[in-house]
Amino acid sequence: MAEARDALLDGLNPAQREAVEHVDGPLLIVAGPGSGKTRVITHRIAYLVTHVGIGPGRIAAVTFTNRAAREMRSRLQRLLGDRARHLVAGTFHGLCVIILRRDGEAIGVPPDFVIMDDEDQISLIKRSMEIVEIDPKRFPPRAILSAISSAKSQLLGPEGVEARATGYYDEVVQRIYAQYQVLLARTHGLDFDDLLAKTVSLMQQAPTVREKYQERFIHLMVDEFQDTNVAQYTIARELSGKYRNLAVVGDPDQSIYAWRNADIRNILSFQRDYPGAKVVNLSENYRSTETILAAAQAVISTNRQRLELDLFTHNDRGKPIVIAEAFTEDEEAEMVVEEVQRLAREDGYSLRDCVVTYRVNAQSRALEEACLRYGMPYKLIGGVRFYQRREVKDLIAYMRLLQDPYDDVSLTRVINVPARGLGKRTVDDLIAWAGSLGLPAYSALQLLAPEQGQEPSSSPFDARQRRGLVGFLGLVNGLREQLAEVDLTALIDVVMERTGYRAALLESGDVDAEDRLDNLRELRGMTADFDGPAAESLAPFLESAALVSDQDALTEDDQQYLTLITLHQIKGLEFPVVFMTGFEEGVLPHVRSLDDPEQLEEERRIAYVGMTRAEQRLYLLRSFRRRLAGAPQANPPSRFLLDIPYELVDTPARERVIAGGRSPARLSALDREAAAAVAAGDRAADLEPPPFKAGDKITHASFGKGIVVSCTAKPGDYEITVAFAGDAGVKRLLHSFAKLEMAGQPTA
DNA sequence: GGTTTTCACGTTACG
DNA sequence: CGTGAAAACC
Repeated sequence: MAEARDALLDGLNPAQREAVEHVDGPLLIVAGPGSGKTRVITHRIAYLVTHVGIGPGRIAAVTFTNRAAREMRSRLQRLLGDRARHLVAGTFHGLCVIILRRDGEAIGVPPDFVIMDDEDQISLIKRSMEIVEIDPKRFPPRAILSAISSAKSQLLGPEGVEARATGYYDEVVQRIYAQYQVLLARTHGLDFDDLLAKTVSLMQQAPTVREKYQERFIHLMVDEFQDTNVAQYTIARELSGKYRNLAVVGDPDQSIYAWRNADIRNILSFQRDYPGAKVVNLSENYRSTETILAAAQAVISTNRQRLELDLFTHNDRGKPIVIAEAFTEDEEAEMVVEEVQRLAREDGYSLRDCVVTYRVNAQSRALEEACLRYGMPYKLIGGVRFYQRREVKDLIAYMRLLQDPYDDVSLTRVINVPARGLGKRTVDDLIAWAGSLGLPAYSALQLLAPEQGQEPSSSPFDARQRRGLVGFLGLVNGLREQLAEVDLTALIDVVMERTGYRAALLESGDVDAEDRLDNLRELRGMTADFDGPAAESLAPFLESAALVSDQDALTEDDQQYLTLITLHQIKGLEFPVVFMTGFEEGVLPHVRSLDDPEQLEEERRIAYVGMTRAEQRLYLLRSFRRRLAGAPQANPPSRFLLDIPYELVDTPARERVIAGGRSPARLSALDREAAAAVAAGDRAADLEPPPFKAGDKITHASFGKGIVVSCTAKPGDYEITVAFAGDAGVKRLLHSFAKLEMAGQPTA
């Protein structure tokens, strides 16, 4: 026993140890980046099991993503072996689904509820707006949805919105919200906010259910607490209501999801709700070099709304941070790729050690293209997510319809996919007619079927429409009969054939037809884990499809590739080498945040999250010119660059590259001194003779042989235009970045 | 009803 | 610039 105790606690610093050993009562861990908070959580769980004797089944750990949950489970597996299987580790949503399936009926949630994703939500919002007669031109459905989602995540129903209404807009939102909930209930649908809100209602309205779960969980832990919303915090409080062993771990400086209703005030609420809570600060950073940590601290400490946490590290100073300016986003991407190649060649880094991260997905395009040009393997994380692709959604909608034919959202999605003569008019009429009968569309369709005798006089369809609708009903029923006959994989094939989906896709002449079929093949491949007749495996499959949506996230394999990822998705990860691109006003911070101080602080936190991912090397790049939404724009350097002390940076022409010619009043005296020294250095650099002249023959590591067209001085650097012999053509390169070799004497 | 053309729009994304 | 949805056309 003593030996196990040592193994578990010995590698921990005093603060970490304090957190692990505090096993009685509420606990708030405020943890900086790289402070080993995941380790603290897993070790605390292991400690509870092995030293306190808590049954693994009575501990729950809630994380932000499925990926984090998976990682936690595998760490616990290593610490606890087989006992780890009994631990509950997952996301709030996953936990809620389990609870609602089992006990939701106590408050009227049907056990066969369907989870609605945002596309489903939008279509329901649009229909709600039609019903309550609100013009979608004046009130964009997306904005309405986000208002409704915000209300729900604060546990406000339509009445709550009405009570707090401050104007016409709230009034409109309230009306649509109420109608939207009616439509959801009619289709047995729960959106992602409902999963949380209904679980809260269940806990608060069904005492026996509440007691059951409160008894079950002796310990509850919540990771990434700064990104939870009010509903999630309420669930955590309810679940831990009996034993009050709620431990939350978070870093306010890494809160980057306020726009998605994450509520940083939860941390304050926690201290108010649990006045005696133990508070532990984890402020030693084990991840980054001293230089990187100092630079990140300099950036984040400019925020006003902040709890100061004195971070420190015993790591080496490490290399200076590189800040560089490219001319265009294409050159920026090339600088990254060339530097990655150099790091791999000269410094022993592998591609997997490197990551390129950016504020908006659109920035990945230039990077992808550069990787393709240089033949560098890469992996793009995110973008259009797998389950959001049209063809995948279509097929899922068919499968959902087979599982639950009363699912009107899925039915309207596929009733005319591929086109079978049931246009918008017919579908609208069907929905309206079914609605007037108080029936789901599927029930209404059955009334049209010939064997039901004559149709009801109220049916608004002519013979041709009726034939089409009855034909669709027959298709669905025919497919439903297959459920007992075939397994899930075969079911997908049958659906693709019988609905004519595959044929229509192939005939469409769509340039993406092959890609789309590939995606469908991939979906088909994912059914392999589900055995047995489709009738039994369909529901679990759809469940995982709705809940596990990080299929194309980072996977554990040994393949070598460069990772491209957004700053939001990189949260929680770490890499030896980090490239951050687009350090420009308008990109980072993003234009949409420029006029709001609170949003600007979130942008700064986004930058902070990115910088603190780096272990050894950090590159911050910006581009002088960038195409944004089609139009080329010249953006000044990001204000965040100004916060980084010059002495941490190794970059030619710091003043121009970092400050963009501005003389920031807020540079400290120290910075000004450093700036002066740098400026002197730059002047000296400018005096250096040009490295090349027009006509020089050179070779480039990737582009091969070329001839120098021109070599012009840039402050602190030279820009060399080269005409390459190969496919590369004419390129503009920076002397400090592109390693050009003289290949021979200039031609006469 | 289906197809083509025009138009508007554009952040980040957890399930 | 690229995409997806609405409008116009067949």
